[in-house]
Amino acid sequence: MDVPPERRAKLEALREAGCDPFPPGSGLLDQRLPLSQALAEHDPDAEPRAAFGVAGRVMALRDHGNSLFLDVRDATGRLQLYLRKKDLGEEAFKLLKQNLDLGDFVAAHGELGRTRLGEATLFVSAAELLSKSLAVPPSEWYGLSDVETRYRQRYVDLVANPQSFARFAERSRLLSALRRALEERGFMEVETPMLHGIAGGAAARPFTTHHNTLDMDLFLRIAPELHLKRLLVGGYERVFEIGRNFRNEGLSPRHNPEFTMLEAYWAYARMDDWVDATEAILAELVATRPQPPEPEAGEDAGDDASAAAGDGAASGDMPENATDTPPAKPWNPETLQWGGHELSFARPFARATYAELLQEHAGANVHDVESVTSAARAAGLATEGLGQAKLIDELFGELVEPKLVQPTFVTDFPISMSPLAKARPEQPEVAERFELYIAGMEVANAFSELNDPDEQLRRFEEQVASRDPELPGEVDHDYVQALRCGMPPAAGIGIGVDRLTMLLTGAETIRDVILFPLLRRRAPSSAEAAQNESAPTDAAPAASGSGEGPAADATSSGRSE
RNA sequence: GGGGGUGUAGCUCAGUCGGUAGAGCAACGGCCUUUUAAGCCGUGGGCCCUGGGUUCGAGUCCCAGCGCCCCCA
Repeated sequence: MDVPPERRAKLEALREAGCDPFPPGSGLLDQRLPLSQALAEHDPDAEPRAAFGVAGRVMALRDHGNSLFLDVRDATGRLQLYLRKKDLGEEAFKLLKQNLDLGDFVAAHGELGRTRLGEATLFVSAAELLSKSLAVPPSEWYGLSDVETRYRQRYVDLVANPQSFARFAERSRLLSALRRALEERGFMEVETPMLHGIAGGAAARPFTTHHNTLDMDLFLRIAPELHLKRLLVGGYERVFEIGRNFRNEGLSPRHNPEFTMLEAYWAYARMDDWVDATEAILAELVATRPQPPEPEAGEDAGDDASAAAGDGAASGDMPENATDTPPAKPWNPETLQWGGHELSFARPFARATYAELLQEHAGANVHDVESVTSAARAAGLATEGLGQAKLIDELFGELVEPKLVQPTFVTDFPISMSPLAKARPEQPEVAERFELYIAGMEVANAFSELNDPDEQLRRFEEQVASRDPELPGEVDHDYVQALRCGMPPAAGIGIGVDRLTMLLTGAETIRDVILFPLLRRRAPSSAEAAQNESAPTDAAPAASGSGEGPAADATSSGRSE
């Protein structure tokens, strides 16, 4: 992690030559065009040549003595620059040639044309260093595939892996498309607290924290649900929130302790309205996702193999060509390739009831304790100490979820595992609820909201009484009070934004769609540890001191006793 | 928490039976005014994750620890 001496030396050389390695700007930026715009607006074959400025990071550098080819990249594109000594002048050319490195930012001004080999190229008349890079970037050809480095130093990943860069841009597009879809439907975006006195709205272990001035223990929210429904009580009819939730539970390729959820509440609607809206919104997202570039000529057979390989090695098998990572299947606005599956988002999505699926895939009857228990045993699940609802849930997760590859609305959840949902009027043991599964993942969860305060209180109390002792159990009486004020019938939905992003970007782990996923703090290297320790303690100087070895040993061991 | 895998140059990776640590790219030096997956020639570069152990000798074998990945709880 040290600064390479060569780069440090160039930095000094630049300063000595009176060139600021980190200037606040450059006159060359005045006529700067983003690279994609420059290439879209100007024809390299036009006469006279178009003149403009560019700026970006040096990605490749080919030195030809009295001339220099640079590949420069900005957020929008990439362009080759051609610098000649006679165009720039001896001094300026030499300064750049001798001190420019991969990773530096430069500004340039010139004319767009073509080289003999036909590549669009800016023939540069003036160039300046904009910012010096003091770290060696990963090899562009091999890219950066070490996942740990990709997560810990995401900035390097973004520079080295275009598919990673594109993926987070797609996440942003998705977020804004979701906002737009809801706003078009008359929903208003709101913000509710993340610091909760009672962690409600879901069953999950919360993170705890503390407010000093109020001397109050607090939880990071596990769900915004109860606050959003308070807003329905207040009279807003369509509200949504997109934000972070925190659950102090395990990590997995599908779980990060902080994750982003969209929740929306819709007065005078029922669960089925969300079925329609969800289908429409997802189909739209899939249809409008960026189309992958044309596949290279000659690429045809082995779609499945290349899909699997491409996804599995999204971490960097072919970094150079990463922009065309998506497999070579013809682009279809209704389907998505993910994890070797072809997912169809043609409406309507499949529907099935919870009980049907449990019967079909687990051979268990929801209403029959015996059959559930024996199915669980047959599946090798630990059945002891689990309540009936928990057991069914386990069984469903183990045997049914992985089978739900195509988008499927699972409806009619047992009311016992839906404490905030309204029961079906004609079928009180079943909730008016669905979960949408795609590729074996729960992506959305929606139901007609329970708005009977007495029934809600009863369920809360029941829940608290039978609760996992590790979960904080407390009834949110204020929420019950809110319901007493009257909440219109309504339906709400939660959509896992991270998982949706995974599907739309081909990512098979949630860490690839979260810019900075949670990782364990890296242990300091032994050298750093020694340094850290030598400062405060008095024994360490003796050990690391310049004194005689044996004497120092004797001293330190004597003191420590 | 348990099991499995993994950790070697800035990056991507080799490393045989335990016997002086390797390649490509990047870097550095030289040459070249249209090159293009690294132009040509040359040079330097290592706490083999950490700490113990076995051994005449450990990147390699054993034990423990740490990080990361996967599976399970």
